Amino acid sequence: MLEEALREIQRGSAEIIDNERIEKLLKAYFDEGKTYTVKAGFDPTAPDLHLGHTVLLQKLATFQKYGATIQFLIGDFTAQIGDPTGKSATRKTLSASEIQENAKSYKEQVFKILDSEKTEVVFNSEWINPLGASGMLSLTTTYNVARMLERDDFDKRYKSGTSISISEFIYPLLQGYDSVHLQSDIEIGGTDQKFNLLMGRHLQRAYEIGKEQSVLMMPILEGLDGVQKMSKSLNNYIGVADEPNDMFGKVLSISDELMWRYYELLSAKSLDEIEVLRSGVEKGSLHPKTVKEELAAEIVTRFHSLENAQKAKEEFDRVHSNSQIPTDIDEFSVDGETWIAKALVECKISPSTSQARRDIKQGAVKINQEKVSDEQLQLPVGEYVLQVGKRKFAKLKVN
RNA sequence: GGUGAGAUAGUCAAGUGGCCAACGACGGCGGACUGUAAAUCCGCUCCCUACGGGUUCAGAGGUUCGACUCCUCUUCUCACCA
Repeated sequence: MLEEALREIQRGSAEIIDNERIEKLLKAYFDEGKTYTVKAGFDPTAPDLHLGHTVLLQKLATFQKYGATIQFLIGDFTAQIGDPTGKSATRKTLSASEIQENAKSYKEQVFKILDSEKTEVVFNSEWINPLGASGMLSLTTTYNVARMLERDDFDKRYKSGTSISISEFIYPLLQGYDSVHLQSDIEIGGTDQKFNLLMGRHLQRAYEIGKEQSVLMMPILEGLDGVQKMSKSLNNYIGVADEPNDMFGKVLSISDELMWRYYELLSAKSLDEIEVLRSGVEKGSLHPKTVKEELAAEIVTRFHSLENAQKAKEEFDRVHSNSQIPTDIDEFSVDGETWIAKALVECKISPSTSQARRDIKQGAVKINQEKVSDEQLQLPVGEYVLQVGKRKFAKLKVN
């Protein structure tokens, strides 16, 4: 049981510092039912979560399964500085009500994965504000510039002569201080957070709280392209709020290779179960697509429901395997006979008439499942199902 | 503060008076093949009912029959020096 728990906790992790301590904590839990705390920090800005974020959340959920109380920290104070990892120098400060608003929306999304009973949501302004100038000053005496410059990001910027604001030096200190205040046993974060995570250990030692947190780092999840990290700006993400059909389709569009990565980092299946699937595919007794569908269904179920997942699968088969029209498509209407290219733009499935013409020329446009070849085509009064490529559909009513 | 280099379409990056709506790469889209996978191959990739027209190469002026290319100023970025 302990073995199993350890294996699940280590699963997918990029690096663990002080693994022995984690083992001890778990042992104490299994033997005596003693609980412990796991901290993870989040930014209070726009909590628009995608699967990349959920990698961390799921690790937290695993910890909860094995006796942990999660300290879900919303960095409302530290957000004023901005983590140096991002180049963004200054951030706009959020008002108290905005932060509350975001926190609320965090909870809605996060508790689909985490057990709210075993989660404390905390804000770091709560203990950092009372620190005051003198508290802050004593915090800064625990570290020195040379060591601060060891941080990869600072090092590069220092050497290349790019500016580093003093306030950026404060950021890791404050994040570390959070661990002091919260008396965290373990902190988890992305690999890019290593320096900050270690700072927690350092400060816990400096403040003599009688423990040093273990650190578990998770890798950055690749996006749909399988190369770059999943992010909104690269538009290669699966959002936790995505529609079931979208979500299902997006998962199915990843490569077979990437699928195993997603299984490891996102699935709730045990490593043994996954191994069965993998060897099945290797031997040829399982079709990769079936395995991928299973993953897609699991993910849709998690963020929506089992029913939605089944529907999404049916819909997917309907549209793609049997090339039928989706059940649910946007409807538009126009007045009077309309030129096909204009109609496509009107239905928002083409960005411009120029693009629409090209698409027609390339045979990508269909009306009621019939390929259109005449780019001058006029649509008389009636109802049509327009299609561009394989994925874009719209219903149009010409009045 | 001084000196030098640069700013080109989603990104990178050619173009140094007309052949430029602008090479190429990546990305994206479409087609073929498929499992809406990957790989591969082919086509497209500023806008406009279009063998034509319009608006683009940081911004504003200027030179010229003609400028992304030359000149002036402005803004921003980078490198080196202090």
